[in-house]
Amino acid sequence: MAYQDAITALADPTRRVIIDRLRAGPLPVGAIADGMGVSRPAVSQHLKVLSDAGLLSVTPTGNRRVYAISPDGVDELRRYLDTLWDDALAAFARAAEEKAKGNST
Amino acid sequence: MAYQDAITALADPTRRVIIDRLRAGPLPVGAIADGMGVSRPAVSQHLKVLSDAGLLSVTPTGNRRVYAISPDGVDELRRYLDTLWDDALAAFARAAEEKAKGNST
DNA sequence: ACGAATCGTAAGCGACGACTTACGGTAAGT
DNA sequence: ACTTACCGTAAGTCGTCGCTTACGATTCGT
Repeated sequence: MAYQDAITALADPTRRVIIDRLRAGPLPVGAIADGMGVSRPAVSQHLKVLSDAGLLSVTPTGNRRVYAISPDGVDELRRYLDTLWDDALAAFARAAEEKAKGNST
Repeated sequence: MAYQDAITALADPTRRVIIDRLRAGPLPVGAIADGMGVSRPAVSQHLKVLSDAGLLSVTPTGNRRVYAISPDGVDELRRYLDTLWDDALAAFARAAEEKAKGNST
């Protein structure tokens, strides 16, 4: 649910492939698993992890379950990195300034 | 080096703690490891992973090695998430429009 | 020059996670 | 009603990763 789970979910290469396949639009499980190196149950497990992390949304339609990328989950992770980037830049500038001020003594 | 390594590096909770400690500014290994739940060698190993991922920079000064967050590495990961977010939004809008257009037939 | 401090690396161990096969459950087709 | 298709879950195996202890290398202090 939090950004930690999103990072953990995206850490796995197979799950990143799944995300890439969903970039163009929503897909059912079979279509996602088709042509991928792993079995369909494995894909199902990955989809569960991604869903629990808030990165995917599910829409059961008749026989199949259609998965889609959830912009909210991605945005949450995006905001975390934004604050990290801000802090990193600020610390970087501060360190540079400190060095320029002459920290010799 | 690539954004994949950055994600993998940030997936570990201990490494995220290290990153948080470096948000305020650069620190030597001892200061980072101090008060953390794990041993100093463990921290060293994590620092290596983070450095290899391009998230940290090292500056050996005399006796110690000072680590700092590298804005470039964070930015690389940030860009990846930005494109993912754009695609997710576009796919989301397209799916909504398709549903509004009446996909009955 | 000698002792202390700071840090990286090697080896070994335990735990978590990704994958497979097997199974059950629900919806669509005839 | 029966068969087929689609999908999630359970159990088990195997590799990988994070941690610890032990050690070696480099630098500072006196």
